[in-house]
This record gives sequence, structure tokens and C-alpha cells, in this order.
Amino acid sequence: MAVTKRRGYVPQDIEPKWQRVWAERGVLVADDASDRPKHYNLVMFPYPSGELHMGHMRNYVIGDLVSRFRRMQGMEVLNPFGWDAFGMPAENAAIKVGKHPRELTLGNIAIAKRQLAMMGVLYDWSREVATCLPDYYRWTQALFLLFWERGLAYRRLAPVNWCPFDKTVLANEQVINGRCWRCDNLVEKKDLEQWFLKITDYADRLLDDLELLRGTWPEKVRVMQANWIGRSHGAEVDFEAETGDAIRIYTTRPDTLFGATFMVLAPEHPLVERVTTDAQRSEVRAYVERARRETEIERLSTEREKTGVFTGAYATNPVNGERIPIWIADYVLMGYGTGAIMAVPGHDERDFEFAKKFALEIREVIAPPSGPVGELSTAYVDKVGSLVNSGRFDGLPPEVAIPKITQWLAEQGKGEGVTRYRLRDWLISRQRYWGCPIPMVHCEACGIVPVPDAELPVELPPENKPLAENPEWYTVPCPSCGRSARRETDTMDTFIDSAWYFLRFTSAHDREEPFDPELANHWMAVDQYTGGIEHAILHLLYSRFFEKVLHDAGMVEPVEPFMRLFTQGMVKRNGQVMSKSLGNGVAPDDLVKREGADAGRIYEMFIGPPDEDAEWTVSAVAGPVRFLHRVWRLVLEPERIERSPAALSPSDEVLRRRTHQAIRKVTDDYTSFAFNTAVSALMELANAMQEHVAGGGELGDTWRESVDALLLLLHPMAPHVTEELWERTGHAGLCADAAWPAYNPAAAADPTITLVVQVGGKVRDRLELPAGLPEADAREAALRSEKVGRALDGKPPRQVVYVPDRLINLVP
RNA sequence: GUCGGCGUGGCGGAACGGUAGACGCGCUGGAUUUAGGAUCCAGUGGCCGAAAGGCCGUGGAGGUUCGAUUCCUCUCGCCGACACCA
Repeated sequence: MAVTKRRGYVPQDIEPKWQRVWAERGVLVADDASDRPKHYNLVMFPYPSGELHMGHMRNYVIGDLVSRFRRMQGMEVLNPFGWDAFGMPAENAAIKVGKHPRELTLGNIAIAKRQLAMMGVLYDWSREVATCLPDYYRWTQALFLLFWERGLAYRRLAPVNWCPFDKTVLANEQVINGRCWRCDNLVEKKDLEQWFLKITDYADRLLDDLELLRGTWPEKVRVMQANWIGRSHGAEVDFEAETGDAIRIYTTRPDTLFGATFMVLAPEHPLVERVTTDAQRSEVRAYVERARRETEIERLSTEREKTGVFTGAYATNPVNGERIPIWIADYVLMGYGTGAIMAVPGHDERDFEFAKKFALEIREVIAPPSGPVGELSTAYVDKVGSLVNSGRFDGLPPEVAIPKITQWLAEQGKGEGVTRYRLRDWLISRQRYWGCPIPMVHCEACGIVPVPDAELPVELPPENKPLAENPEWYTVPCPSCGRSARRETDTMDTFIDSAWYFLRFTSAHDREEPFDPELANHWMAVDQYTGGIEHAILHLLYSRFFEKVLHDAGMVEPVEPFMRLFTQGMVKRNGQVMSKSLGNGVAPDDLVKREGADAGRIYEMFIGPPDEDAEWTVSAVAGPVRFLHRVWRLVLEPERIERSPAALSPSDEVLRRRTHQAIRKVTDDYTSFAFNTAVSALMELANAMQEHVAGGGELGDTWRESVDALLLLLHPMAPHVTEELWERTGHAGLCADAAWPAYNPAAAADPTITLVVQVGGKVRDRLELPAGLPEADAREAALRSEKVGRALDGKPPRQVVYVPDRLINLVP
């Protein structure tokens, strides 16, 4: 083996060199026309906020590892990257430092790009996109118009979540416990004309198609999405108020209709004013006023005691004609169902609590299997038992009564079965500057007019101020009649930008359409998508929605965009998530300077299971550093070069076995994202090689095979050092281009095994025996053991359990 | 409250129902070195013991099994998501 002159491992000397070579040779530039099997490997693109730290890097290192691994396995890998570059933080930061958001954003992109490169992370940069650039957002606008044409974009007056700090509207999903997801300020309610995307039209498919992702998406994420969509089946029922108004309620428990002893309307319910009696009016108004002023967070607290007020009015229960009082209470939400409920205190905890507080009747209509309780001390909410006090439905189990009563209501014209969702339409209007303008014009004569495709993009003006404050920009001729009109000044939620970027990557520079359907169909769906759990709901749900709409529009075949999803855990330091604001991030620059990119990458994979959070321990990086020094020495330093004898020496045999066992283990671990144990397996291989050398083993063909395997297996994790050693050991091409080593099961098989001998389930001895021993022989060998004899006390075992090549258990 | 996830040495963590603690950090002892955050060898869960060996041990209590870190039931603790959705 030709070995270049020995020299210590100095990562800083070799890393930039190989980064340059990979870039020059276009390693990882995807070929649309390749006939190798395609593998679309994608990591969630980031918002370019400035310096990256090793917390961010975990995602990119995993992605890079997968790309390199799949490529060596012979796949044509598409591994693009881009920037989710619109958003309010850039706008706010820009104002603070007196720069333009574009300038700031592009500067941040340059920083991040350099940091990715110094970690040896490769992408097909020829496909780079930034959502804030016109050649991208032109197509975001085109897609918005497509949604509009398909009736999936609409505008309406809506009570919206308003963040007073960011001065914008937020989607429901962006309100966390009543606070803004970005700035954490309390969110207010406001009525505004807003743009929505009709994601509710796709609620069923978004829910049902989660089945297609069973086993390939984390169960946790599937459950979160299902809960978010929140489909429930129930019935809408009309209760007639004494004013003659029908009050429609929604219930999932029509079987409890006979137990409805009062009704509750949300304070915002439109019929509140109409039904309220004069005597109660001032009290009701005061309550409604108070509810309005209360913040979401106060109102939604379950801890809080129920409040409410009687309207003075009554309604008729359609199933039994009973007269029941109508109350107002803020525990009923206008935003769900019909904003009105029938209250069944006997079988609903909230209604029970309310009834107790206001001394309203509690009636038992579902008896548990043990029989009616009579006086209920708590709401009985289970659906087991049978109906009582429910007229001709008495005796039916709830599951049977539900469809029966629903059907009866429909026949009587008093209600119908309905399906409801927790999912709301997606509010996409934002009222600031740094976002994708909604390509619409408001004309007094023509109404809302879409900007013709030929006039796209609607470009942002240069001034960094809300579009609504920029008359020079928003005053335009109507595309339809030519008269002076006003551009839409809302921009789109940035989650739209990221809801289709994976499609744009398949033909990133297409000038005719958002993406080329043929190329999209070639590359889609994404084979492996990797990112943070924080996007479990929003980004993934919206992307799935877009994929389905574009599928329906005939633009792309797959109905799901991401075949496999992996969500990596966060990297913490001192118990807290690495973040800029906490100042506890580990900078890749420092790491590269000290330990080198490769050791950093290995440490990041070795730190723990990749789907779990991990604690960054500075001293522990030493392990990977030492490991790479050892690899370097092992590969370059042994100087005796001997010819392999015809037959393998015992040491060679062991080495060969360990090598093939490592090939199997590392291949499996990379495939199943068990990167931490893959590192262990590689360390074990290096230790085996070390033993071989120390024991005076031959450095012939077997040795060479081990060296090659070590470098190839290690390459996806530590690309620079392996590339350098690959070259120094006389290989012609790049390690990155080399084929993944083949696993030979015969070579990995152990000729002897350690048989664990148990007596009564306790380990008493371990015997070195040839593999594949028949039970009788194993038993004989076990019984010969002195320790076993002692444990058995001379008596023969009553039972013997034999697991070939592993264990024999003698039960006395 | 509901739904998830997780509890294993001083630390990060391994372990198809079959040798608990792989691999690494740290630590202890030794060897070696003109350089490197060096390197090499041995040891390192607890208790008893000079040793051989033995006993205990995966948050806790039960259960299934020849055998349980792994499966089941209950329970405690931590973390996360959702949270008055009728």
C-alpha cells in the first residue's frame, strides 16, 4: 500500500482543501437525467437569522450524512437548500440597525452559507432559493392565484388574533396560550377583512392520508396533526326560543338530548340581544362586555371557575318539549360548532360544574351498567350503559342511541348529523412589509380583481414600511377597467412561502411556471425529510395541504409531499436549548478552529439518539478527536507492508470478521438513523484494527480491506479526514464518489460463540463453543461445567431451554 | 385534566424477551515521549472477600415467562404537546 510520508492529523490543514474539491467537482449536484434511483433528501430550510450554532447544525449534519450515504449506495441524490427569508424579525431587526431587510437577510444568508461549508455540509447550490427574492415569490403569488381560481382563497371580515407588538394578525396556530408565537405578547381580538385559504375543504383528506404515513412519520407527529384537525361526528339540533328564533346547537352526544336542562350561548352569539328579556338586559350586556375585554388566556383557563348570566329567556327541547332556560357563558366558544350548546349537566363535566354553581337541574339520562345512580355527584361521561328518562329511546346503549336519535331529528326536521373540525380556515393576511404581497387589486367598480399572471411579480417597494402606509405603491390602475384602484396591502403568512419550496427545488430556475410538473414527478415525493419537532403541526400541515391542492390541479402526482419524516431533538447546553438570545450556542467557527469539522460532526452524531434532546458537553468532544487521531495513525503509520499469505492468519480472520460485522452494523444504523451507535461500531472497528497491529498481524489484503471499509463507512460522518486518507492510501477517485462497501455474511460469521449457561435463569458460566452446536452437545458441555454442577447440586435439570449459539438454561 | 415520551454507573448513553452497562467522557494505577487537547497498557455499577467466588442492581410495587431494562397492570418523578372543541 503506497503511503505518503507520515504527518500528524491537523484537520485545519485538510478541511478547506476538500471543501474546495467537492465544490469544484460538483459532488452532490443532482442530475435530472440520471438513471440511478432517485433519492430526494431534504432538510427543513432555515430562516436566516444570522450566525448558526451547533444546535442548528445537528439537522444539517444529519442531512449531509444521509446524502453522502445514499449517494455512495448508488442513488442519485437531490439535496437542495434555501432560505425561508421573509418574516417580521428581519423587518424589526432592519429597523433597529437602520438597514433594509433585504440587505440584512442576504447578509445573514452569506454568513450561514459559509458556516455550512466549513462544516463540510454539501448541497446542490445550483438550486438554491430564497423566498424573499422576486424570482421565487413571483411563483408564490402565482400559486395564490391558482388557489383563488380554485375557490380556495377568499376574503371575509373576521375576528382575528392581533398582536399589538408586531402590529399584525396571527393565525390560530401562531397563538400559543393566548400569546404571540414570536414575541410572546398577549394577543387581542379584532374584527378585520382578512384573506383565508380554505384548508378546511381538505380536512378529511389531511386527516385520512395520515394513514399513508403510518410507520414512516413519527407517531407523535401524526397524533399531533390528527388532534389539530380534530374531526368529530355529532348532530346539529334546533332549539326554538320563545321569540321564535331557532337556536342551533352542535353536540357529539345526541344520545343525551333528554338530559338537556338548559342552554348556553357564547357571549358573542348573534342571538344574544334578541332573546334576552328586558329585565335581564343590563346584566347580560355587562357580562358580554366583560367577556369581550378579557384576553384569550384568561378566558381559556380551565382552572377558572365558571361564570355566566341568565338571559331571562327559555327555549324548547325538541325531543321532549320541555321549557329550558337560556344562559350566556364564556365557556362556550363562538369559534367552535355553532357557538351555542345544549347543556347536559348529568353527562358533561363543564355543564355539571355550571349547573352546580347556578343551581340548575341535573338529570340522569345515561345509566351506567350497574343501574341508575339517581343523585349524580359527578358527570357520568362514559358511553357505556343505557338510556333512561329518554322516552322511547330508554334502554338503548348510547352507541346505538346516537344514530337513532340523529335519524329521528332529521326525520322531524329538527336537526341533522354533521361532522365538525377543530381545524379553522387558514388566515394568511399579514399587515407588514417584509412578506410576499398578495397579488390582488381592489377596484371600486370591479371589486376584487386578481393581478394578471403576466404582471407578476407584484414586487415589494423599496421602502421598509407597512404596505398600507405606502400610497405610491398601492395606487395602481385596475387590471380590469383601468381606473385608479388600490392594491391589496396585506402580505402572506410566511408559512405559505415554505409550503411549496420542496417543489420549486425540482426545477428551481423555471421561468415559465412555479415548477416543472415532469421534474416534480421525477423527484417527488421527498424520500427523507428531516427537521425540528417544532414544525410538527404548522409547516407540515400546510405543506401537505399545498401538495394536495397542486395534485388536484394536475401539477404533481404524489398526494403526500414527505414520505419519511425524521424529527431530530434539540441540542442543549447547561440544560437549556442553544439559542442566540441565551448566548449559550457553540459556534461552528470555534469548533472548526479547535477540533475540526469532522470531530464536531462525529460528536454531534455520537452525543445521543438523534430524535432525543442532547446536552452538549465540551469535554466529551475529546472522544471523537482522539478517535480521528487514532484512525489517522492506523491508516498511515504501520510501515511493515507484507504480502498476504495464501491462507488467512488467525489475526487476519478476526480482523476480517470484525470488518464485515462493522459494515453490517454501520449500514443498518445509518439506514435507521441510529447514528450514535454507528459511531460506536466504527470505534470498535478501529479498536480491532489497533489490536491487530499491536499483535503483529499482517498488513496485507485483509488489512487493506479493513482500512478501506473504515474510511468508506466513516466518510458520511467525517468526510474530510476520510477523503484525505483515501487519497493518501493511493486511491484514484474521491472517497465521496466511491461505492459503499459490500457486506459479506460469510465473512462476518463467528466460528465460535460464547454460550451463556444459566441455572434457573441465573448466569453460572460462559463457554466458548463452536457455532451451530446441536442441543445435546451444548447440554453435555454445560453439564460438564464445575460451576453448573455446583449450582445444580448434583441433581439433573427438570427442564432445559436452549437458544442456539446464545444461551442454555438448565432449570432444576 | 387528556394524550404522548422518558426514568439504566460519577456523566452521555448501549442492549432481536436471552451475558445489563457496548462505545465514549471522567477517574485510578502503570509505561512511554524532543512537539501536539498526545500515545499505549490495565482497571473502573454497588456490597462482602486477600483471592476464588458470592450477593444485590435498569424510579417503585405487582404480574406473565425457564428467563424481563425489554411485555402487561398499578404507582411515583421529569419532559413535551393539547387544553372549557360541547
